[in-house]
Amino acid sequence: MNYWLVKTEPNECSIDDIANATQQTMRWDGVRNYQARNFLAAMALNDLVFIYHSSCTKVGIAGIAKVVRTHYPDPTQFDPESAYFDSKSKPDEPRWYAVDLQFVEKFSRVIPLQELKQNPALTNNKLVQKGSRLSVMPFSQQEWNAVYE
DNA sequence: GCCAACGTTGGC
DNA sequence: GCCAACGTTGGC
Repeated sequence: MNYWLVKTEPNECSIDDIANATQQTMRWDGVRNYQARNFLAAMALNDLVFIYHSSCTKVGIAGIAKVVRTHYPDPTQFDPESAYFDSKSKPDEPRWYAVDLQFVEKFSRVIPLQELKQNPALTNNKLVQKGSRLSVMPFSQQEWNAVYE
């Protein structure tokens, strides 16, 4: 079992959006960064994922989802209508992946970034490091537990 | 292979 | 809206 965190802008895919989706499951697509993509590809079935809300009024971790389908080619990369279209990606050689995430839990409050920064267990985590723009990152069990408590 | 220019992310 | 930090692109 691995643990992860993914960032989302809540107006695009918030924890509530996942909870209200058909079968409470959403395709997690649009990742266009190689490091983040590689982490997506490393996700295994039933891995747990913190849902982090960014670029909004309440920045922080909002809840938990789990991986119900492991990585497959992100269809938006082939769709010229999509904002995530990538003309350099070919169907027989996709560059980008998606996973499917299913709702697990919404926290009673969003755990603010400020609070996460003050948690000594997270000092070495990419999330709290200045200038880090990584949108998919691994969490160790210790880091996960430190947040979940 | 270097690196300047550019575009994007994301907190504030 | 600002701007620092970062990743990508493309000329050379």
